[in-house]
Amino acid sequence: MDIRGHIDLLLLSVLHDRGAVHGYAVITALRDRSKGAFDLPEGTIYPALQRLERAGLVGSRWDDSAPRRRRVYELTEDGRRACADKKTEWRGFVVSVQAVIGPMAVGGPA
Amino acid sequence: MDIRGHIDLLLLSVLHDRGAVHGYAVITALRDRSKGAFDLPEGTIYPALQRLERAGLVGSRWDDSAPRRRRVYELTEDGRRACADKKTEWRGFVVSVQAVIGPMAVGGPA
DNA sequence: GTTGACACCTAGGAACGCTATGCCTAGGGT
DNA sequence: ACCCTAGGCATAGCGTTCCTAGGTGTCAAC
Repeated sequence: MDIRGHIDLLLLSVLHDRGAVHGYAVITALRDRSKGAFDLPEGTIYPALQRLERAGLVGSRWDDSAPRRRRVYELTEDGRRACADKKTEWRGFVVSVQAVIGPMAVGGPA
Repeated sequence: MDIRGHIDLLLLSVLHDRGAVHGYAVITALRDRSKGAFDLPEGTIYPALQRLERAGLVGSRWDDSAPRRRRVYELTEDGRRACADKKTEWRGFVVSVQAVIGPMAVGGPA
């Protein structure tokens, strides 16, 4: 499935709910929550997390308590705000698309 | 607003409902239906329509009845099928995103 | 001893959306 | 006469984004 432009929303949402998580756990969380629909490759997730970090929406640190060193990410204050904003934006987006393509996507065609 | 990856759905939907339309009319239809949310520039619409034509989902011809020559686009049989498919896909996409970000986008937070 | 899950990272390509620009007509304002 | 706005088509080229494809390494199971 095609997630263009909505990765940030998904990532921020996972980090919002899960607190501090490492990249691989984000991948599995996304896969599990979406029932397999969002099975995103590492080459998508890691650069995306780095982008969010550069944007100041998440912070990261190394977690050495695990058997293998892992980098854990966590929302910043800005990130929490951005997460809420993007959810609002998402709702508006859905409403607008619905308005264009017709109402059948809400109640179903039958 | 950000429509990445969903232009095709919007365009096909408009063409599906409107029949034969020219590019500029697609722009205004999109703007009107979405209440201004999707105010897409010509540099987005025309290449997108050409893409759809290359993909065999729409056909085009010149309409010389208007004071100024206009190119009108219309769904092909494949296009009609693709439109239905993309609507189904869209519904699944919304469900999946909702599953990841939480249910608050349906009933509202309050 | 090799397979598979866990875990991180990057280079590079392809596609996409948009900005900017060009060209043209018609009508209204000044 | 002049300009502006709305209508109408089209392309070049940029920046971003996502993903493919590779590389590194641990650990447990078979």
